Amino acid sequence: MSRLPPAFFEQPVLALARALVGTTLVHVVDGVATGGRIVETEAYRGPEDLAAHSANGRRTARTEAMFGPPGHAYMFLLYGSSWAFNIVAGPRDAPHAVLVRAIEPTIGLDVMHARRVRSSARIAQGARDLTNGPGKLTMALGLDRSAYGLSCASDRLHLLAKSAGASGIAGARIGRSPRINIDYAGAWIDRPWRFYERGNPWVSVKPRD
DNA sequence: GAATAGATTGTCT
DNA sequence: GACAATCTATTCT
Repeated sequence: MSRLPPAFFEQPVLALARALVGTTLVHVVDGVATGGRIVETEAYRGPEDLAAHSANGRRTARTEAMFGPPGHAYMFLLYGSSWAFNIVAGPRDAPHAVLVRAIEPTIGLDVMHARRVRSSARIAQGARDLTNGPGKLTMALGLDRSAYGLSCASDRLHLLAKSAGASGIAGARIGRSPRINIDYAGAWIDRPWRFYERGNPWVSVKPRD
């Protein structure tokens, strides 16, 4: 499988969010790789998008990565205990990013399961809730604050070209829906900026197909 | 399967 | 001091 080059991430945020569905995210820790196919993403397009952390051009130490070059990781902490992983999109200098909400685990299943159990969840081997949520997949992959600003085209963190789902859903279509849990975003709540693989069991919140 | 409540901490006002 | 792009366990149908 081929690695996606840095130029891949220079596309507009909505196009990138859609293009990422079906690619494989890989994170290497101490020489051990874990990863999975991305099956659900959301686009955040500041400064006008009120759901984005960069809304109204808010630029702080926390959001700095969103203003940085495309293809780098923007990590943030949610509700005190969950990290979320985002990839900064183009164009350069625009504070746009794609949140990865769910993956279908394919690489290093044992390691991912061990990480999830260690952080208190009790889940069965092969259960859907291993990586079907933004905080869950970062726990499983070992992603946290230390990945902030990292390039997504590096040895430690990279993406592999689109592939068919291991769960046997051939030629799956990509669906769209409004984003999840952004009740504060006013008129932007209903924008269909969430992309997911139809019928894939690892998608986090059940969409209205 | 769906709805609900409690946990928990860096960041910003 | 309040909040947040969530997770987990519990309590129901």
